[in-house]
Amino acid sequence: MSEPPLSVDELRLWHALKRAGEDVMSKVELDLSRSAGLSGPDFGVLSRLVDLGEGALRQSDLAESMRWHKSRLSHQLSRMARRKLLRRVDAEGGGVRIEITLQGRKAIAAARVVHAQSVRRHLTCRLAAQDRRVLLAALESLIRES
Amino acid sequence: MSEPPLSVDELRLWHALKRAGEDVMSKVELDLSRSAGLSGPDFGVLSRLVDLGEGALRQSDLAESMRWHKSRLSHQLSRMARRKLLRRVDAEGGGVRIEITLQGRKAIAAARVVHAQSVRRHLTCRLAAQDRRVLLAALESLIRES
DNA sequence: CAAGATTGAAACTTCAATCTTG
DNA sequence: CAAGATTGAAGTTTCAATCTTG
Repeated sequence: MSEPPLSVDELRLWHALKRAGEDVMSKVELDLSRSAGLSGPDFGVLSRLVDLGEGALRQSDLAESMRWHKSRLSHQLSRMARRKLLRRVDAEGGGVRIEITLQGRKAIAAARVVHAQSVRRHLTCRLAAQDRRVLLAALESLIRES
Repeated sequence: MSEPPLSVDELRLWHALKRAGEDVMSKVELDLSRSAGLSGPDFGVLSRLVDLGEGALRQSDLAESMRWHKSRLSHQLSRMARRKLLRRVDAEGGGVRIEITLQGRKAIAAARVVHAQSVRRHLTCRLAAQDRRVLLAALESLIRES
């Protein structure tokens, strides 16, 4: 039951995925934070409220779509509610409904412009069209087996 | 100077990179933490001490190889020193030299076995040989332009 | 002064324990 | 009881300010 060490190519793939993911994400999050005042998690929460729920979602549905543990989401929502980006309301049938505020709508609208610029600059524009296609296919096949 | 929204394929690529990176890294880090008692950052620091410096490196060189801000590294090293995984020593010529301890050597040796198993299970074994090659090439071309 | 390093505060994440209410 | 949610503590990360010393 010996486990051979990783081959050079396995190690390279591991390091490349780790670094490419961290680099691109941290650059985009820095742009979002500097130019729109939203962190990456803030952006993810507000995007889902708008795209999946027209501005409001049950907290449990939001947790599932983020694939976050409930306590993580709860802490994040507390910070965002304190900043008036959203509010918590009792949901019909029990549980909690999360509603975006007007201020939250303004923030996510502005952040989306920054996000589009930033993703182009740090990701899509750095890849040839062919590389974009194969990268997407390979990453999606990796995700599919999660 | 208008910025068009991201296309469907640009968004898919963004989400796929974000999620694949997060999924694989979090699974491997969970395995490391459960089976070897090291976090991902612990593993990265100890690996570099062993591979790049035979067990010791200047803190400034370590910071550069990790591509971390110095304060992040300083906090991390404080926690690791508290756990006796490494120690700080004055370096000749100024600055600080970081030395792995015996306990740190044992921890990284055990962790590498776990890491190899985990990377295979969560990354390499999930990809066809062809996908592994194209994924590596695309990720490295992304990194090259950092 | 300037590079190398530390510190403290605030934000973020995880875990386990607890609370609330159908 | 059981699903949905909160809380508190400890670890992690970032930022800005500060300290130290050639």
